[in-house]
Amino acid sequence: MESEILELESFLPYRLYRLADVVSREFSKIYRDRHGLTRPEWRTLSGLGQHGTMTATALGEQSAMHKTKVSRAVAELERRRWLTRTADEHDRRVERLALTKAGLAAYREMVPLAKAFERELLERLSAEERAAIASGVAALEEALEEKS
Amino acid sequence: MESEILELESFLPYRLYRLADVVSREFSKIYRDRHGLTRPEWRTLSGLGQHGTMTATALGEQSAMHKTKVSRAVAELERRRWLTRTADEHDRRVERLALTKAGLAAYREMVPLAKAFERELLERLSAEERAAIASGVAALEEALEEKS
DNA sequence: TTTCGATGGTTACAAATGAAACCAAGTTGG
DNA sequence: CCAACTTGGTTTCATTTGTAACCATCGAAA
Repeated sequence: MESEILELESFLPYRLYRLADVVSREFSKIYRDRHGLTRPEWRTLSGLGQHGTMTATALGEQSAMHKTKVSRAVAELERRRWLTRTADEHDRRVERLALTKAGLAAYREMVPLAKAFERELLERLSAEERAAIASGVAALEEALEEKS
Repeated sequence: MESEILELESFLPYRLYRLADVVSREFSKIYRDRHGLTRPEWRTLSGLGQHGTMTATALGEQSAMHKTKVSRAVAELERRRWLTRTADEHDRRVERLALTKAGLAAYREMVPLAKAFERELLERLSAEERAAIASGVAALEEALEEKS
């Protein structure tokens, strides 16, 4: 028979959320303290740094952001002159986004910090634990994609 | 030599966050659709259902919520008459929170749904994958506790 | 062509959040 | 005893977020 109480500390949705929250909060210091970026702004910068030129829609898909978040992040980065918009020739609804020199410089500065952050986090785990989190997360990602 | 670009899709903080976001969003339908609860309200209900009587501070610790979230969630549940506050005899700053019959009924109704949600999520994984996510998450939790 | 639905993106509004100030009640050290 | 500090909890204010409505453009079908 199943117990009628739920142990929150063991409940996977709660544990995942809390874990992500702590990690994300810690990591956010890197882009918040140095440049005062928000998470959507960081993700936008990161997406464009990684891919060169993207549309707002593509950014939203790549980094799992609602389009209003993308819109506002892009507006802010444009205000900072970290990115530019260029009208697409074939479809005038679309704008092609790309980092400016300044945006790229900020991105290049942050990439090593991000990698160091991840490395230091994983270094606290044993090799087996690292393998476990990697395959566990991958499995869950896959399971969730299928469903929806 | 390390690449100077960062692949967001492989970056652990991002993956964790997205995973938690999807899972949490999916799960939230259970308490949102049925009762119009927010996440802090659900966690408060869950904490009290699990522990019987708690203070607001204890709730915040157990469920990783900022005290303002707790305060607001408690106020709302009180408004619904799902919980009551009782003054602590020994320390008049403290209030002892407990679910009413109605609160407990809602809790009891939701527990099986929560468990079913978790079960169905995990059922999509193989036994090895389930073990992997369990030990990976536990290892990360531990690693993060130590540090701070 | 004109119309109609879908798509790219922005804006307006309401709700949720976090930080900091706050109030009250406790504790501690002189 | 009483000032200074801490703790439990609430409130205020600015920021962030999500939903929905919106505008413009596109593609397809009549």
